[in-house]
Amino acid sequence: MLPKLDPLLHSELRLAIMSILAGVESADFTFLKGQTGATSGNLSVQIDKLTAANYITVEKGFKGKMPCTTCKITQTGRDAFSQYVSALQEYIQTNK
Amino acid sequence: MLPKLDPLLHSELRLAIMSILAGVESADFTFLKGQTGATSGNLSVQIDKLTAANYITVEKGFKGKMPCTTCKITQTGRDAFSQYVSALQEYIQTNK
DNA sequence: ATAAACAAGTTTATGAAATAAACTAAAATA
DNA sequence: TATTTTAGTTTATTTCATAAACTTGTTTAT
Repeated sequence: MLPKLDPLLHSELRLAIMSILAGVESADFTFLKGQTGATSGNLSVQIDKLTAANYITVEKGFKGKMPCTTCKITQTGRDAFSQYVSALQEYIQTNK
Repeated sequence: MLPKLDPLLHSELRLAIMSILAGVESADFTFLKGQTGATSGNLSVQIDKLTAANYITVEKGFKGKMPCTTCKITQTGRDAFSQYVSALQEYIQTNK
């Protein structure tokens, strides 16, 4: 039977966030917003969910005087992501 | 920027259905139910949506005396599926 | 100095969608 | 012939993604 897909990752925006974070040391809110094209509200909510699951960590600081939220993927997140990718492969590799 | 994912395919059950149908000539309701582990209700609803989008076709007949609903992927569905797979690749191939 | 516009978010509300529960109709079985 | 099972459909519920509205502070223009 086909494997279950991690519902936390099976969301377009959360997957995009994770996909980006998997490839960089860290990324701040504004960068993620630009890359994903998401609205601030949506991005904020999804970052919270990924944080709650410990898939990413968030550090709040300032860049100059402006608030700056920096996100980083965790090992847990990295593992979940790679698991998700493996599971997906089974769906999309159509053995036709 | 990351490509948009076809919302019709970005659903675990619908993706599973399409994944299965992509690999076989046709499959009936019961078979799909067994393979996916979905409830009848959920399966029925998702089949309707894929049918409405012309991603699959449904033929209702009988196997012996029992009703039998047979599903088959369409060319449109095949194209959408392969597009979706390509889009996904961009998300999951972490260029780290 | 103050008002207006902008930046970086958060919180709350809304609409859509996935899932579950309840139901139907017919067939098989006890 | 009554009960259970099969093969679904329809309706209801809950969850979730997204959008809209709001907050806090900063820069810019007057």
